[in-house]
Amino acid sequence: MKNQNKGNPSKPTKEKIFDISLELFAAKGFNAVSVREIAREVGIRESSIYNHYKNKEAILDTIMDYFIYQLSQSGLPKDDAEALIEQGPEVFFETGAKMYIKQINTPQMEKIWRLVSIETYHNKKIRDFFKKELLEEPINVWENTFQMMIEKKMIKPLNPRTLAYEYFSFAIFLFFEYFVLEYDKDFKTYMDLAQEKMANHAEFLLEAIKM
Amino acid sequence: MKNQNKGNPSKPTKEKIFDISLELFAAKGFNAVSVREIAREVGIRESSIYNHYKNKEAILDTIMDYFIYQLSQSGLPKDDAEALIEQGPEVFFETGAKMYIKQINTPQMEKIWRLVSIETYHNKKIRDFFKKELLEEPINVWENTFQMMIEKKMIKPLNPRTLAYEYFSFAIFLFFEYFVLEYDKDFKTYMDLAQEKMANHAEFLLEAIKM
DNA sequence: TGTAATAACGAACGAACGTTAGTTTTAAAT
DNA sequence: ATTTAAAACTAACGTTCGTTCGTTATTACA
Repeated sequence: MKNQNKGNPSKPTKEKIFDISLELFAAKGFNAVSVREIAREVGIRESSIYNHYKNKEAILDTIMDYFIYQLSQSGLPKDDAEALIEQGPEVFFETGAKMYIKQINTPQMEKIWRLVSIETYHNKKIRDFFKKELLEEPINVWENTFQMMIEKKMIKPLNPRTLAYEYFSFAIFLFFEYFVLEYDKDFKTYMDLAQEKMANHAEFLLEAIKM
Repeated sequence: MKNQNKGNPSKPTKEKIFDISLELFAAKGFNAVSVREIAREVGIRESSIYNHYKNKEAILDTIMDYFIYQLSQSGLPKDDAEALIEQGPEVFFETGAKMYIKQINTPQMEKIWRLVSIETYHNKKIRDFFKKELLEEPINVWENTFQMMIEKKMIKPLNPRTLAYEYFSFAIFLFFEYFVLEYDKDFKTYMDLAQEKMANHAEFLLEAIKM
């Protein structure tokens, strides 16, 4: 059978498993969710899960692959970045902060961010991903950005890596604050607040380093 | 019996259970450690655990109570803080950073910090503790500190709460970086590095806000 | 030395877990 | 209408889990 839902069109079962697993993993953590619970929520027997995924771990892997792909699709192309810097650091920071928030800003991505924040501790694959893609890579990008700003004599000639950490560590802090400590709060409201906080932080930093 | 170790003096069993549970919880997380595993490491049968603790959860509770007590014992008395500020912001920041590091700096506390960082996601009691004692309370203290510095005209009259976040969010970031992402690295070495980073951050901040 | 409390033990319980096997139903393709 | 493959089902396997029970051994104290 391709779709056992009589009449009403509906998502394929594999997608339902994906969505519900994500929902449950994000809420309770991978280990705290049983295959039986996923199956119950989907509306099938637990053994049917294995017609779509090799095992429970494969569901998590598929979610992470999707997340990594989504992240790789976002982000500012390099050419645009260079052009944007020319317009001055203020414009660049505002755009940068908005883009950072935008990556997080869909309901589905919210759940994956939360899942990442939970499973980073338990899952080496996710932890390595976090370190590389969510910390080291952005830091490098911002280091280059500050380097360019220094070369263009927009800001004082300080250590660009220090500046990258001064700027970006605040974003990690906001991530930690929401996804770890305040996840019960309204997502949209907090994101608006976080964007404002990030903008204020950038303004503060810029005031300290501009020429 | 009080101590079944023939001849050689040794820790009471209850303490052994405490220490080994902490070790295992910090390494693998609460749920990933079984009562059987604890018992095996202690060198007794799993049923004997229940002669010392009501259940598995009670072991975690005891560890957290100990941790909270230890934290409450540390920290700078208020009188000393006031006196320290008088000596100028540079001295205060250096001392503040050193004390922040000092709280983390024993091998036993290292494990508890790691445990907190793992279980914050799963355990509401720990999460509430983190929010209150490790974020909100320090932020309030630093807000008051900056307020005092402003009143003494040591720094520019900026929003003291903003300054508290600018300063302390970096500490949270360092916590996150080590205990979540880099826990395999050498503790002592990282703490020295973190102290240096925190000092640099304070210096950077101070440069931006001093009068 | 006898007694009582403490803490060890072996064995088992009931529940939950991930997963597999074999079978039947469904729906599309011929 | 028949065939075929996908996807549902029922049933169960083997483990592991936290915990409890009843019993035995040890130790401190009278």
